[in-house]
Amino acid sequence: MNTLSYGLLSILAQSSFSGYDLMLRLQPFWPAKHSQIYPLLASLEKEEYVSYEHVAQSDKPDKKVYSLTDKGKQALRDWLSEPAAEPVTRDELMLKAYCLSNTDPEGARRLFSARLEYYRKRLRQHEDKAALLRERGEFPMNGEAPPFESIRFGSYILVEKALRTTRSNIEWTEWALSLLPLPE
Amino acid sequence: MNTLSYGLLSILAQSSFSGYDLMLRLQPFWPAKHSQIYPLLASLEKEEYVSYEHVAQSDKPDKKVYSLTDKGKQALRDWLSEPAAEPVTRDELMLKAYCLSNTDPEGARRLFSARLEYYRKRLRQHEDKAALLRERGEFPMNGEAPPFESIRFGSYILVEKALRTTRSNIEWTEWALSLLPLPE
DNA sequence: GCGCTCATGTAAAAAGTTACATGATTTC
DNA sequence: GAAATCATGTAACTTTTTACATGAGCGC
Repeated sequence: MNTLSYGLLSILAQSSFSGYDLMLRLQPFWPAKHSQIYPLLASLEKEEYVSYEHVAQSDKPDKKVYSLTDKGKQALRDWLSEPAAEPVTRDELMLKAYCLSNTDPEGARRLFSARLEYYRKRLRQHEDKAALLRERGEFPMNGEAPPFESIRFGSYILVEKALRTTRSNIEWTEWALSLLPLPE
Repeated sequence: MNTLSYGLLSILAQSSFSGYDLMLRLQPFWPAKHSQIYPLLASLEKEEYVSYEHVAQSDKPDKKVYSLTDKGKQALRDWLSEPAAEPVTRDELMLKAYCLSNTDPEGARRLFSARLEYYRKRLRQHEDKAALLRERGEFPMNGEAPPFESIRFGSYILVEKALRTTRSNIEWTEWALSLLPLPE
């Protein structure tokens, strides 16, 4: 049982999903490719943390829909009671920033402008998701938080984190760009 | 040549360092263990991206001090002209937050309090480092940025990033804690 | 004496990415 | 007709972590 396994169980705690759906939903928190997820799901099923049922579809390929077993739920609760590992971030742009004097202002501007666009795109995605969740009635309309006991509480604070982090990153990137020599 | 290799070259662009120093300096941007760095340095030396000289020490063990070769400098410039890959963050607490309704308020408070302490410690470290760099005269005293051409420009914007990110994370964690049911 | 820092390395295991493989439906 | 999405899987490879290995000096 590694962190990715618990990640899968965490998503399944909300609802049942196919391996494909699990992969998409896990991306924002613990990026993983389908080639890592499918074999893991098979082993989690073998160890009885999850079970699945075959669901035939007419318009799309058939799928396996996975659910948490009692053993899986218990494993999730045990894992939640342990302290969380420290976060790890790897960002190539930070390495490039470190030795930025080895490029020219144009090269630097290209790097930071591309990153700014990336962050802005991410912000739009997060805002769209927040709007969708509000429209769907999953978040209260009055701007208040769902109660702690609700299964929506987690999503609520995570959307807020994504928005804050992305806005902070945008502000920093704009600030860094403003320090670069003006293009002529 | 993978990203970690370029990370090593990026640090060496500032000054020459031992493998041990390189490991420590790389931690904030691209965490890696010494067991990954030493063999990589050997292969970078073999491919003539870096060279080293043996430095005998009386109080501490002898060390190999690595420097960038001309080939290494050119590789660094070529790499800088390419766009940076997207950042990757993996944070176990975000997974735990997602299924937080599967624990009690006490468990949730433990998780977020521990994270808040971690972020506060990190903030102190970053503030200390900023103060040190100012005292050493590496950053201008008046609060302005070093010029873009200076080798300090990169450190300057990276320290600012670390401070902004950590403060934003602290604020979010405090906000999340404030939403948890009061302990009695 | 015990643990920490400095210092370098190798070996094995685990985690993650890329490529190979297939195939229907839908959208441009 | 080409590309994207949904859907699942395996194989090969790269990257990262953990464990094994050694050893001197320093502070408590």
